Amino acid sequence: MKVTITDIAQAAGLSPATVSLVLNNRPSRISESTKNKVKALAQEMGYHPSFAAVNLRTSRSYTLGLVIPDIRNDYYATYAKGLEDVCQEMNWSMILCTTNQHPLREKQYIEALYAKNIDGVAIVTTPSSADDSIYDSNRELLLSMKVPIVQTDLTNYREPINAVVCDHEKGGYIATLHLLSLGHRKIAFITGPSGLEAAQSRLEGCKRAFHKYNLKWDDDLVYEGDYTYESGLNGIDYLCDREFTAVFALNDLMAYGVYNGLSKYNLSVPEDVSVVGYDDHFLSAILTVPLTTVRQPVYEMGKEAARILIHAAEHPDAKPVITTFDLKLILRKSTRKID
Amino acid sequence: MKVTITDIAQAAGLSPATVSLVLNNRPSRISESTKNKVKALAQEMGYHPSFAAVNLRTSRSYTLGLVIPDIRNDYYATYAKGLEDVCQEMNWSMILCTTNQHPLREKQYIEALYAKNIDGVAIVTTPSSADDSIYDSNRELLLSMKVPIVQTDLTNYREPINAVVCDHEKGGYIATLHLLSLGHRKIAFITGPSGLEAAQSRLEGCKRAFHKYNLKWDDDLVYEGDYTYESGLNGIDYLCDREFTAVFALNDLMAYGVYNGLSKYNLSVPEDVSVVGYDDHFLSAILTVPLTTVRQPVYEMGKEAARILIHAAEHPDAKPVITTFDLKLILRKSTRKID
DNA sequence: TAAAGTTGACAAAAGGTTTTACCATGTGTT
DNA sequence: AACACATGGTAAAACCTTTTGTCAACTTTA
Repeated sequence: MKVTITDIAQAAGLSPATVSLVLNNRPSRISESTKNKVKALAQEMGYHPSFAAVNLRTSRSYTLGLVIPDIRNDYYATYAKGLEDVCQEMNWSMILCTTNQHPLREKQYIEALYAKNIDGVAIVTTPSSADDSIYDSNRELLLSMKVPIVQTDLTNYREPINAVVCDHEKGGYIATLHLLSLGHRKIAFITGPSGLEAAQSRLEGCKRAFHKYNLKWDDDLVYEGDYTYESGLNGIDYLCDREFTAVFALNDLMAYGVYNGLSKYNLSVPEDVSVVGYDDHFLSAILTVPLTTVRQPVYEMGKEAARILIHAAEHPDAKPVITTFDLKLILRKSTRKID
Repeated sequence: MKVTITDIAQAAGLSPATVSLVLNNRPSRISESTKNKVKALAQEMGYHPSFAAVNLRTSRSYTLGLVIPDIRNDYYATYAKGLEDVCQEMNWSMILCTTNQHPLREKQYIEALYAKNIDGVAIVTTPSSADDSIYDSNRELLLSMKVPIVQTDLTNYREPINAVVCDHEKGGYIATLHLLSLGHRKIAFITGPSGLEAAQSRLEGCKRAFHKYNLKWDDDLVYEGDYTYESGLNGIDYLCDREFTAVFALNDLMAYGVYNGLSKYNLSVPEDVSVVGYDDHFLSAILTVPLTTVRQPVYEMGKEAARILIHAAEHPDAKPVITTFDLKLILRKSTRKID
């Protein structure tokens, strides 16, 4: 049915060993003429190596696993796209593992990936406050598998580990600076879960900006959200009887909630309140009031993750690498100078 | 390193054959006592079958391929999620293949999937007007691989083929009916590419609604878009010097374009113009003017696709099945009764 | 008691590749 | 002539399962 290495050997009057050597460009003493003959024959007969056989023999799968909470979230989808584009380029495959935030499901996936001799896994789910222990044991499991892994936005792990991260401290800093420079002084913050490293860094950046302007930080204007649309809405409910001229929502989804929360109180953006988001979700440019936001190079991060993994798979004793990406403030219509 | 079937055999004082038979519950004459012993041992020693070996021996991978144009599009992401959820349930895997609309890339993917002994592929990309021939030859390739495949929203293929489809004719019908029942008579349509079967059906449904009301259909109020945000904008530019009280955009993304296009001409929704979308993108509920739209059960379609494929993989001579899904009109704030 | 049937398990091949150690043959040295 | 050394290539094992035909050892039947 399928044409094998042996078929080619037969057709060429050679041994399978030779064919294999040629087709993999192994250093060996084989004459140019036979090399050419084999290559031509392989082409002509439509040879494709059996993935299973290669995998069995070499314990390599040329496959990456991507473990994320939710593929419908544009952030993860973009990351996935980056990862996959590099995979495709290198002729690798990507298995998608969406955990829906279930640590147990994550565990199942990790075990399945193991059985498949996966060559690397990019894991974006991050242990937050709750259920840390299972997430941690999953990491442990992953590490014990001796498979290269790359984390996202999580650097403070027990041992050195590959990671792609953004300089979120700077992200928080430049966005806050922007608002301050427009004259805002009463700025409200709707943050991410305080258990997340990346959320903390962002907030620290915000504080640094205040510090730079010699302003007192006011914890009363900080509402801890959880990166959902609803928590943006709730944030405004919390803030409604406080005084503020600007809101910095630490992701775009919450900023959308802020938009609608504000309109509930008949406040308009940016006339009454300036709003800044974080992520540059593709919709932010499209909204009737386009959102000023901090752009993360998520696609590039996905690509880099793939590169790191593939490299690590090919160089078993490569040192862990941490690639840091820069952030950019995208100015749109949701912020204005205060009178 | 990894524990194999032979290790278990050794530990139990049995042959690998017996262990395999037990672990796969093959009908065979093996005493209960040995069965139990083997199972216990497997558990205890942490045995996981080698995917590669099973794959090589049985030519089965327990893996599905998903071929889509773009994972960042919520429609495909939702479909992917449905497919993957079922896979996970059955302990299968899913390889993501994002073509970015490149037929050649699609071809590469199909070949790669073939080499992996893929057990089924869900293919959502649909040959539209341009480049049909390559897409067609890709389908041909897929069919020649004798791998179960399931299409989406494409039924008129040369030979019977699995498919999950929506009754788009009805979708167009009910949405148009809604506008008509609100008193609208000058209704503009921004359609999808006329080469797509699903886009055609939708339009036909619209026409049927007009027919039911004994109204004359006006081709001048139809703008052919391509399902992008921009084409929604362009649609309004085209329509601006025509008379209309409602717009039916045949997907939500274009409806967003319509929103912004209208605001450019100082027309507001729904006061001046009613707008209906199609898809029920998750954002449609969140917009400042929530969008009335036709909801497709995309997640369910993804799940069904997986079920069809897994079933077909397990029953080699199953007949092609076509599952049709119902559509629902979701009433929100973007449409109003005409005075 | 010999033949027939059952029961419980196994030997061995097959699936397609990679890799190492080895083998002929031919060429160049002394 | 005897040897060393390139040159070009191959044999065979290994990777881990699945599956079929076979085989002892018992038990039952005639």
